Amino acid sequence: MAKKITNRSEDYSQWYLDVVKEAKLADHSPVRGCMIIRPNGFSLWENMKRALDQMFKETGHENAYFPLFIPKSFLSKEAQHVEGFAKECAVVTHSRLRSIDGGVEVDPESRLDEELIVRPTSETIIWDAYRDWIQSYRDLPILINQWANVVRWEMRTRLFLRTMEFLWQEGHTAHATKSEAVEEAEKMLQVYKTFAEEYMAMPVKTGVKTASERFAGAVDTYCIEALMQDGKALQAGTSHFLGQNFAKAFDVRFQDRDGEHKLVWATSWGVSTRLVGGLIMTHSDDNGLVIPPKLAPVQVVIVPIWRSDDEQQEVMEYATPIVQELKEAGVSVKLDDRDNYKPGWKFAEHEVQGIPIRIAVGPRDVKNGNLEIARRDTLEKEIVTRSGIADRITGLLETIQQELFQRAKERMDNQTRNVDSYEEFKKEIERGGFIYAHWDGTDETESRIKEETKATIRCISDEFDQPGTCMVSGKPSRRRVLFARSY
RNA sequence: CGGGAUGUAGCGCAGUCCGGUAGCGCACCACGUUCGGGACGUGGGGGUCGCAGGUUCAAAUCCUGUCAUCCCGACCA
Repeated sequence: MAKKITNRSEDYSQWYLDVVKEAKLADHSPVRGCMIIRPNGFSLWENMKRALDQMFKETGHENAYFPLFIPKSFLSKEAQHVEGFAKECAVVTHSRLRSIDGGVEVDPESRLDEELIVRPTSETIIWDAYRDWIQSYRDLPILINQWANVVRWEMRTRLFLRTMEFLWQEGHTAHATKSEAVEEAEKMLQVYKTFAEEYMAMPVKTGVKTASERFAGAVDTYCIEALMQDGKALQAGTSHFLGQNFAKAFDVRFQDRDGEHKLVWATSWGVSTRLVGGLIMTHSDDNGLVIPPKLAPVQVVIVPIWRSDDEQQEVMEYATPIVQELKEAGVSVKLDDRDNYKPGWKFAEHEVQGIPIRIAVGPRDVKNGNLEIARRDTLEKEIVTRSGIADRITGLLETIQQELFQRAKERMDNQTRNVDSYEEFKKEIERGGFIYAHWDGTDETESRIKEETKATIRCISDEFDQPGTCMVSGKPSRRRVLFARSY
């Protein structure tokens, strides 16, 4: 088989790019830093959306949609928020073009009175609306999610992981009490963790961000952090407790039971197409993409094999009912009956596209009442009997889902360790992975570690609660925190 | 935004140093043989060489600018 994908160990960046390209997930667009999501990539994202959306509905949320454009004045109402996003905004300044010999130019006459910002996130425009929606405690809580695209003018981009425009969901909730808002932020973090682990088969660490890594405008940022195969961490989702910051900035108050007018408490939370990048980097191998069954747009592909027309007819008659049988069992199945490709070519294509299970059916199988089943994750092949195929496949899909998670979990656990001295830390961080170490809680120590080792505190973990001494300053530390180099 | 590399057919590349009117592999089209791990033969179609200037009788090739991509930094809820 012609090798089309770079070895992971040789050049991880190139490997990642090869996997994305060969699986036809996405391409670079003509616009710097943006991407074209191809049907294969988009259906993967749609499956993620569907599962997440269901989970949001089950936790009482509704979908809505707010404008793409945010007036500049809105963005600047919350001081920390605007400071965090000011350096990465796409700004609309004019409304039309005019003809100029053979081409067009921006019409200077059309300059806008107030510039519009293409949303980098929607807190401001949503809280401006919430002001009018909320008067009484009876109007609360508001539990809204929106599926949208946002733009952040990044300096350096990477397909799926960091693009200038990306697709995401952003939840924005409003609550009467602090404890209710905190509970919401924590609840949504758990939703993300469940989704990452049960659907993406991607194990994650959870915790809160340090002040320096916090979302601009948040009081607390909760996050899920995953570990990629090259030992770097990926921030896979965040959930923010926003306190009353946005309520203050947009003057959103409600009259409580006690008659008092009070500021509303807020949360926001989001995951993006970055998750697709995380999924790719968690499971894929040197033969290309590997998709966990629960999210695979096509879970099973059937490849019929024939030589003559007679064989074709015979094989197709044998294979076609299997499609129906699997569909009835709730399996997403495709019969690859294209006659312009040879079986070997199809095998390679399905492999590089990450389809979890392949069933091959040839004259030999028809004669013996068999099927050949091949697993994408392990590349193992097995001859099985035709009867009872639906049960076998549904069972195998479940097994693959579990094993993908187990393997990823073991990998993460093997790359997670405690370190007590800064010398050891410097050495260990070179090997990648997660490191739990003691930190004195100061910005100075945190930024010194970042400068000297390129490692950041991914989160203040809830896995540890034992005090100790900071590995850098020797000052007291309340608990170990999670360090890693990250994307 | 700094350092490095690259940009030539849908994809991957050679040609650039030393200027002379564009080539290879894959893919695509036709026909035939093939078909259980990316088939083969024969014939065929497709490119103003990223873009814009300049030098020259002549530019993919030299010069200037510009745009984009990749890698390393800086930056990054």
